[in-house]
Amino acid sequence: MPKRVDHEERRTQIADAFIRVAGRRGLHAVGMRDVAAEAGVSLRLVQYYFETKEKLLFYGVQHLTDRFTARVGTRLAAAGTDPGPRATIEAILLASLPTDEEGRTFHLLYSSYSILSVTDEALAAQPFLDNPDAAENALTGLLEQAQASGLADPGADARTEAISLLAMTATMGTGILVGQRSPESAIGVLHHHLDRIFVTAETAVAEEGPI
Amino acid sequence: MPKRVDHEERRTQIADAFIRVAGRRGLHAVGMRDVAAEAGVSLRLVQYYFETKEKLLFYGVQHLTDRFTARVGTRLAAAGTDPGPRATIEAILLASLPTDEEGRTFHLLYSSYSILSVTDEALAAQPFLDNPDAAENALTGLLEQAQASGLADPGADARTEAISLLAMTATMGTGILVGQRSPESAIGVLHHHLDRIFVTAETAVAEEGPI
DNA sequence: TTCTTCGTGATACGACCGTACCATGATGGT
DNA sequence: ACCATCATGGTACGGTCGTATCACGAAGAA
Repeated sequence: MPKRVDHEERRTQIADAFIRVAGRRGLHAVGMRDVAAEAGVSLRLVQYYFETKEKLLFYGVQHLTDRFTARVGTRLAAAGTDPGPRATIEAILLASLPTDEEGRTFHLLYSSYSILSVTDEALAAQPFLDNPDAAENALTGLLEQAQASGLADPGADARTEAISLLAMTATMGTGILVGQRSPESAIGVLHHHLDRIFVTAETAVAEEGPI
Repeated sequence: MPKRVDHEERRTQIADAFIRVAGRRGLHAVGMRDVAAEAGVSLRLVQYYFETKEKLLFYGVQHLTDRFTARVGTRLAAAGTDPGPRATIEAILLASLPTDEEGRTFHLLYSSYSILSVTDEALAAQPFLDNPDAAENALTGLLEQAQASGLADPGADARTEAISLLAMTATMGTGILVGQRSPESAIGVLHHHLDRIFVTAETAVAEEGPI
């Protein structure tokens, strides 16, 4: 047998190139030849590892979520060992905000895929919509945990607040992308709501008092 | 001179066809020939009234916001003469939610244009981003007015809450589009926050008490 | 009536894109 | 040493898309 190359590694390399060019010129504008040039390989190679453009598109969204998951993991690790629920939630939300080049690419492409899936049923059937639900469940769990620890307002609806935080983060992220909103403004709004949900110790005691 | 046709009316007719096909197949998939077929005219006609596809695209987003403004106006009129600030805000937010076919098209296309403007600087230079700021200012004013009337929590930050409500509406609208969230769930979240901001009369009096 | 100009149609052109086809090293098992 | 097979490159084909070109009917102005 001949050279035996690690196919999965090559696919990753090409998918990375795909994400780079898509992040630069937009998902709609990316072509097979662009990906090949960006990856430094021939057009034939891209065809060889992804027979069709549709398969490259599908592999791309999977690779994108993998890399985003890794990004969140890194941020969480940087938050120190066993950070509180609030620090954990903040890390997740801030990692989703396009405040750096990587975050910008993530947000742009994830939004593009979402919008595209509305009119492309083959893409909609692809299981990449698991992520929003996963994030929603994770935040809900963290909020409930905070409530049990007396860190968060016990009267709050954990799931509703989780949905709200994620929804605000997403739209404000787009606002940052189009230059309508500054990252500081977005972070300020998020902090405002976190301050509202995560009561300070004294406030918690006071609220648990007379009622 | 020959037949003298109302150009603006023809442009509106073609732009409507453009919006219909774009809402059905996605903004990225719409071609000049599709628009012509949908409008029941020849390809040449579309070229005649919009020399280039880019101009059709730009005219389309303007026409879209015009129609959306009219939609909001209709909803407000249906809310009765001089509704309270809360009813007004609710009408604006619910009009933005894709709960019917028209709303679905509006949300899909407006999101598509926004994402497209990130990587298309010619589109980004087009003044269609005025709308988000206008809505934000309108909601901020309504909230301040409600605070002055004692209808809303005087301790709330009107602009922050306006930004939050609009941001949540937008993301949850996309959630509805992709089938991830139900309209009822989205409306429920919005009501939750409106209930939080718009305190009842008794609560308002209580809060203005001891402090 | 005639003529100029607007409105409309049919069709052609050039570019690009995804895909298919053909060719050829390279390599490791037998 | 040989050859089956994997990896890779070059190139061609069919289709579509935006745009340009040519042509003609219609109608008001002279």
